[in-house]
Amino acid sequence: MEDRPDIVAVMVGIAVEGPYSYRVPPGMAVARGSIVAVPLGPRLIQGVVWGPPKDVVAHSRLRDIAHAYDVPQLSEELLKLVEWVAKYTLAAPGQVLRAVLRSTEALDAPKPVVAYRRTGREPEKLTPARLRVLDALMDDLAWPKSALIGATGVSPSVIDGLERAGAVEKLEMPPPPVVLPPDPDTDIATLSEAQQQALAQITALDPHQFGVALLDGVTGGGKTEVFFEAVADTLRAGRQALILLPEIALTNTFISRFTKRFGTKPAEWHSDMTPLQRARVWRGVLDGTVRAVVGARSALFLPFRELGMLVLDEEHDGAYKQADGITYHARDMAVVRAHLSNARVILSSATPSVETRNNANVGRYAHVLLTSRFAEASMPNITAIDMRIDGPEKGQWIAPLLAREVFAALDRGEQALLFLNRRGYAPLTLCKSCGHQYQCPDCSAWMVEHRFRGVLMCHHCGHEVRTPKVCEKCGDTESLTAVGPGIERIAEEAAARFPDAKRVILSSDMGSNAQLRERFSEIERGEFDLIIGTQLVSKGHHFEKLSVVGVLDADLGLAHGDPRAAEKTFQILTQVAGRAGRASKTGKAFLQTYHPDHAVMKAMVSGDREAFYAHELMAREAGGLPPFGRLAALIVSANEHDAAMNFAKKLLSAAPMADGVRLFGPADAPVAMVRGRHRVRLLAQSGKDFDLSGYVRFWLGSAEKVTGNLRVQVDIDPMSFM
DNA sequence: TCCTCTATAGGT
DNA sequence: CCTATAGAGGAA
Repeated sequence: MEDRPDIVAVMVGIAVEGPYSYRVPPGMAVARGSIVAVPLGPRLIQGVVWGPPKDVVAHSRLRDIAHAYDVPQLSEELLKLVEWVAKYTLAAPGQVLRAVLRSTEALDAPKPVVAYRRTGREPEKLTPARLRVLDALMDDLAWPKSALIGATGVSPSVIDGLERAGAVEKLEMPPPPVVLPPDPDTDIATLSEAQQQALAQITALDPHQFGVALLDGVTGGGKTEVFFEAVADTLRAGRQALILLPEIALTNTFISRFTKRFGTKPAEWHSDMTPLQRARVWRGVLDGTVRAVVGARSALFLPFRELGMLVLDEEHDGAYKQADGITYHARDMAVVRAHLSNARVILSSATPSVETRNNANVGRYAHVLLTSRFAEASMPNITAIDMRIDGPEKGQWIAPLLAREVFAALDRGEQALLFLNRRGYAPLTLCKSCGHQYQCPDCSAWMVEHRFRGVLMCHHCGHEVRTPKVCEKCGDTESLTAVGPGIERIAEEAAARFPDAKRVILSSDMGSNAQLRERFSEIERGEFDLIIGTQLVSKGHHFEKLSVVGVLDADLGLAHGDPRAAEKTFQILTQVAGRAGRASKTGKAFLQTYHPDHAVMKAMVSGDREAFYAHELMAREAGGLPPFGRLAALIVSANEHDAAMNFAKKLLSAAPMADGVRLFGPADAPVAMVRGRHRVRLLAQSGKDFDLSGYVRFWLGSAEKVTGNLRVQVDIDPMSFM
């Protein structure tokens, strides 16, 4: 290959096949990892210098790099991560790079802060307001304008006037760092013996080598203190740390615990940040001023330079799987990133995913069990209520036994929680006269009644109609019935049964994230005594006074037959039940179920989680399912069902032969229609050591090209096995 | 014939 | 991803 230092390959942040070649204009110095702006077609676009040009085809149209940003280069490790994720998930590398270049503003020079300083010259006219400003400036320091206004209470024009009079001068100062560096030695936790042992096992992992620890212990058992100390260890070693949480668990409580431990707020990274906050954190991570980040899964792609520790709290959580755009599982990609940067990983959970448990079982991950005296006490007493025998009367959803227990808890001045993983008032609206069921016109899903807002709503696409009074099919009045309970309906029943309780409903559609965080704080302060909530309440909150938990529909997804449903049900039930009882008190949890003999229910009631994992691992191994095999799902979608199905069939017949690969389908996807698009699913299954991504890439490359409104989406390691 | 809408290829 | 453009269909 010809040596042309003036031509480089640039990966642009869009979904193109590979890097493009650009000329480096004279006087510009770039290297692999440099962030640049390049002309692409009619516009400028951000990209990253990837290295020497791949193709030596001498393009006559070769264009110049427009601009090299004055920021540190992306690390080699991060570029490798982009390539790895692209290859594994079958996304275009440029598309993955987009996840890295998330903040376009971060690349521009940070806006300086305008500050004012005394010049020493006295203004001719001295008003009281002017005097206050000059008094404040007597320390001869430069005050940022906003601080000066805040301290003196004058209007901005007073300061402008003083400047014109020559009494103060305007300075531009570099903005302060977005957060102060966390101090690993601020408030070192006093760990219990069990916690110390757990920490010792984690710190026994070579800090300069890749290593994964599963931190396995009950909710409230003190896992957070342990991984905070591990983070402190990393910070002391001069490396950066990332703590990932499921978005919904990113609460004020967690932030303030971090703040207390490290003496300063962590840099945050999640969806409801302003572009400016985003930019400052991104830039700080890249230039190394930000040492620790607490964030949601997308923080995985932040441009850390010296990442030494990744923590995934609640590692089993489904929120770590990203489904739109590039499909990746943050847990798996975190392990990959740690591998590339010789960092340590802590996967923390009370209910580890079956995959992670297996990795611990076979010794690939260190299995750090955190047990404590408290842990014993904090495991609630779990009772299954057989709804076939001991269920409530028709039209009610709270079984008599559970109702009695809630009463008793309220009497004792404790809190009770009613959990139902279903938003809205009722999942189905049915006409008693003609049997008509209200369905979303664009999705294969029932319209869920939200009585509070007076609408029927599709939970897949958000389609809404006013709640009808007359059946749209037969025109009958007074014939429409709400079938089944949603959380609003439970709240209604609770209001009738426990009228004196201070009740609160928690559901993700009941306000902004900020409002929900506030609700949680109120509950923690004990301002409510009956909490009625969806999945939201199962995540990472400590309610000291909570002693009774009722799970109104413990069967969750068990009925649908997806092998993964058992794991998910087990995890949610454990998390919810674990809300009951803390520290000194043993709580009680009640599971309303129609399948009291199911392995999941039995494991819950007996408290034998090992039995559950053993049972589940055996079933997975027998079926060749993850973690003993690999899966890839191909979702073919189109405006017409036939078009999707026919193409899927063609795809299937074009599938290359490969030893050990089994293909299933095509079949309608679990949700057969979403937003008016019909979805058909093919599933490929292979052994553990087979490159299934490579196989699917080859398959799609050799198959007929998709045209029209057809779309093929690849999901490697799908969460659903069906 | 010209215009508007939509689907699609191509970007170095 | 975004945009220019080719091609289809519609009105004059």
